[in-house]
Amino acid sequence: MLRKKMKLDTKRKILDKSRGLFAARGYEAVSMRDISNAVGIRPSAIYNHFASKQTILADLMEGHMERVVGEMTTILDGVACPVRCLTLFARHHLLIHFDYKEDVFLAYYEIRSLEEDNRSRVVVLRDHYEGFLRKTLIEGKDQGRFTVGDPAVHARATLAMLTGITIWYREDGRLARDAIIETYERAVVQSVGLTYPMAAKEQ
Amino acid sequence: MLRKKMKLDTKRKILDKSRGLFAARGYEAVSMRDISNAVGIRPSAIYNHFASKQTILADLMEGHMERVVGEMTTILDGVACPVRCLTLFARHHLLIHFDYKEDVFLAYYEIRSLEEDNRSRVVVLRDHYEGFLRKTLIEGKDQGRFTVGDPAVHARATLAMLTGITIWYREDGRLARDAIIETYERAVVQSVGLTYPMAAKEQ
DNA sequence: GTCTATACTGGGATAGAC
DNA sequence: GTCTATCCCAGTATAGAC
Repeated sequence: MLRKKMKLDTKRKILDKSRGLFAARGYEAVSMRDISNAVGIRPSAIYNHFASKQTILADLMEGHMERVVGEMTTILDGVACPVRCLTLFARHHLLIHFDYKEDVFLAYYEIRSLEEDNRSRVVVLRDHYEGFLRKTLIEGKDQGRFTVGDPAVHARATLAMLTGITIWYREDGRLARDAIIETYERAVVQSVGLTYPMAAKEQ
Repeated sequence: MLRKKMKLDTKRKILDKSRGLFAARGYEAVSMRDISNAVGIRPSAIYNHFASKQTILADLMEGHMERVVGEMTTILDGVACPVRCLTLFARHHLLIHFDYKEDVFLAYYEIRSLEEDNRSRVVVLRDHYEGFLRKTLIEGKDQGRFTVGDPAVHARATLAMLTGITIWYREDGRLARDAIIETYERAVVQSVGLTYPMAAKEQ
């Protein structure tokens, strides 16, 4: 009776191992044989759970983007102040990264490995996510609180900066998470012309 | 006699076409057949010029990194002021991007496709390049002119922000180059706690 | 220096037994 | 749901003619 949920467990394992392999070597460099070896099954058994290798990647990326859009929606819900929005976005983007490092990496760097249909769905989600930041920057600029050039470009620049952490971060690195978060949060807040930490009334 | 330099021309064409294909689809997704088709020769003819597909990528990446390290060395030569150094670095990183968009993309995103020996050489060059920025940030912080958290982390964050432009920039886009450069330069300068544009004495 | 032809390996995916 | 066996195609790279 311990094997009742074996199907779900295997599907989960395929996703977990694929995520790690795709993030480490890149989607194209990973074979179905690599995945099946990591899971401990034969290659053909993967097809009981996924129609293709492409489907595995699409599932990973869509699942991640839906999750982060959902989380960010909750976090920014009802927050009107652009300064507060910007700080919350930066902080939670980093926290999400620490929890889902490999997913963040894949969603950002493996877009080009998706076929057209899958890509367009992920791009919509990604634009929604980027939109949180873009709208905040436009608002802050309109209110005269942020000093930025083009808000859409600044949004992309900020997101690239924050997401770049996936390239170098290691659990056993020199710095504690808090020190890393503080450095990035400060960079983001200062980049729009504010001082950090902000005065109490702005928080 | 017009065919005297055919060997060099073909090698150049292989590099040019490979660069475009690698940047567009990713190294692993590009086959020797793709490259040879683009050049207009048979796959086997590539091996008259390169020992392997890996060698083509390594040549592209090393050549690019040596060039940008050289250019940045010249540009920053004799500049003592950290504020000036930071501005020059940001501006010229972007200018280099506009000139060598695909190379910048490859050098940043295809490191993992290099085998160990090639990778270590490119990593040394990349660290040298990142070092310009890192040293500037350390100096500026020590002099009390920059307000940053960890300078090494801030350097990586800045480089990720600037390099991220390769993901979205299109020649026929909405914004002129100058507007893009101004937005990024402002973001970089403000991120260390300065105002932009800086007072004349600091330039 | 490029060609044709091909060796060899490994890719994704499927059929059918259990 | 997983297995064995296999199909078919594409991958890198080499041999040898011209």
